[in-house]
Amino acid sequence: MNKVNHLRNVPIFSDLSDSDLTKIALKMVPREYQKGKMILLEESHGESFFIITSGAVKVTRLSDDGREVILAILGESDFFGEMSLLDGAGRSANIVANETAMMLTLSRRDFLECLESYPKIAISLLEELAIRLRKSDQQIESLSLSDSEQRIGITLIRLAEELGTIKQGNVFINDLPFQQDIANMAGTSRETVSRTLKLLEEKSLIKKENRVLTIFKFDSFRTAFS
Amino acid sequence: MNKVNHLRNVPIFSDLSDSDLTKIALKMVPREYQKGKMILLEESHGESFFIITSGAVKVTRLSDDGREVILAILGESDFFGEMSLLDGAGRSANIVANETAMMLTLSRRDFLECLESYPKIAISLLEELAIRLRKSDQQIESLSLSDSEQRIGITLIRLAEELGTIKQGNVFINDLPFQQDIANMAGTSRETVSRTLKLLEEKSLIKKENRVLTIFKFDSFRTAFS
DNA sequence: GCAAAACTGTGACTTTTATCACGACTTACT
DNA sequence: AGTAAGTCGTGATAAAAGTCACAGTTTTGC
Repeated sequence: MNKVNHLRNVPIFSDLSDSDLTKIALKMVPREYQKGKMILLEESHGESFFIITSGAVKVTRLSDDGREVILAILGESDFFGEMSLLDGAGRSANIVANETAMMLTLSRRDFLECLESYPKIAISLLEELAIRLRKSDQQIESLSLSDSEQRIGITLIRLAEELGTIKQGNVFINDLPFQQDIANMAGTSRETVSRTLKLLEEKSLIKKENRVLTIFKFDSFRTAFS
Repeated sequence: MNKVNHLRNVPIFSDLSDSDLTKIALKMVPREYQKGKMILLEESHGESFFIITSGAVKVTRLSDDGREVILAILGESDFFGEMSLLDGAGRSANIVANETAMMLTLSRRDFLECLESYPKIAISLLEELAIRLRKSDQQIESLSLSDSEQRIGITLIRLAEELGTIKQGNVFINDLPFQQDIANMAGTSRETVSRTLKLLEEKSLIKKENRVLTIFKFDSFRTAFS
């Protein structure tokens, strides 16, 4: 698949004409990151804007003592890096390739130029940031008010929406992250995730077999947890 | 103070010329909200964009059982309402006048028109949302990884930055919110706030006298808690 | 300036969840 | 296929923080 086709799938570029997309695509540089590799950290020549064309990355924050919070898991057609380009502050999060990933990158200068030349992109990006902010607010609410079972339920919903496939009202998550990662998303411990998944399975809300998790009746699952 | 002067203080309008500001000001409608009044909820004629010219509001989310999380306390020259205008979703938060407040409001149509006519506004707004998103991420981290003392410390820092005045390295917060509000910001209980403030006072990090709180050596306080 | 309402401090108790420990299971690699 | 490394399940224990109750203090509104 060529660059332009990748760009067309990215929400913030989706209302541009093919000729505009082609112009932008010319400025984008493809790169590959091996599994486990830190992105952004080794970017000596300034920050960039990244679009994922294959693979997946996780966005985390680390405390001094090495514990991590996973803010998001991003996959194909998702993008990141715009934050520090926009507000100029150092990057707020660490980004690690969760599996070997291919990206298209745009330099700071080209990115900002795009925003000025194509106001539509700026407005789409505003929409996207508004959506992310809304999700963050939901997560803050859930961390503040819910017990661990609720939080893990909500985390499963986030994962299902990002990674799942629907079949007859049930959702299958095929490459379920490890319990430690789920714990880091839900703000709880690995052991609590293990016990809670068992509990949810006893309630027949989910079923797990190794790396695949099924959520039964996703709609009612969702309303039960949010 | 006239409308244009108010607008000039608002970050996203600050790089506009006086004549542009005047044009925008013409479209803005002033409104007053009494203390305790819900804003946005009773807006029958569609959503709007709000700029606070005096007073303060709190932005919250409520759970079914009535507990609340305070996402932010906004004061003069802060703005809100842009989220649902941008992504079209219903509003994500409730907004209540914390004290009687004056606002300037802009209708959905005029707001979106502004973004298209003045790309600078769109870019400034992107910066602002990036900053907010960064703060949200920090808060998610702190809720996930820190104990209640840390979270309350961080909350005091947020309050100091929003409401405080500095004098010789110490910060004074004059109208300290009630403990219940601090608890709702920090994701903890009112009693824990009470005990923790006492603890911090015993450590000589803060001093409280009724509604005024002093944080000693604000810089080192900040580094101790974040 | 007084009464009522709202807010705060604090002890006692309970609940939730983290932590530790360790064996069992999977997976990846040669 | 065999072994090592990485995950997962689960009991026991401990720590942190929530809840309840109630007296004391401050603020508000007339």
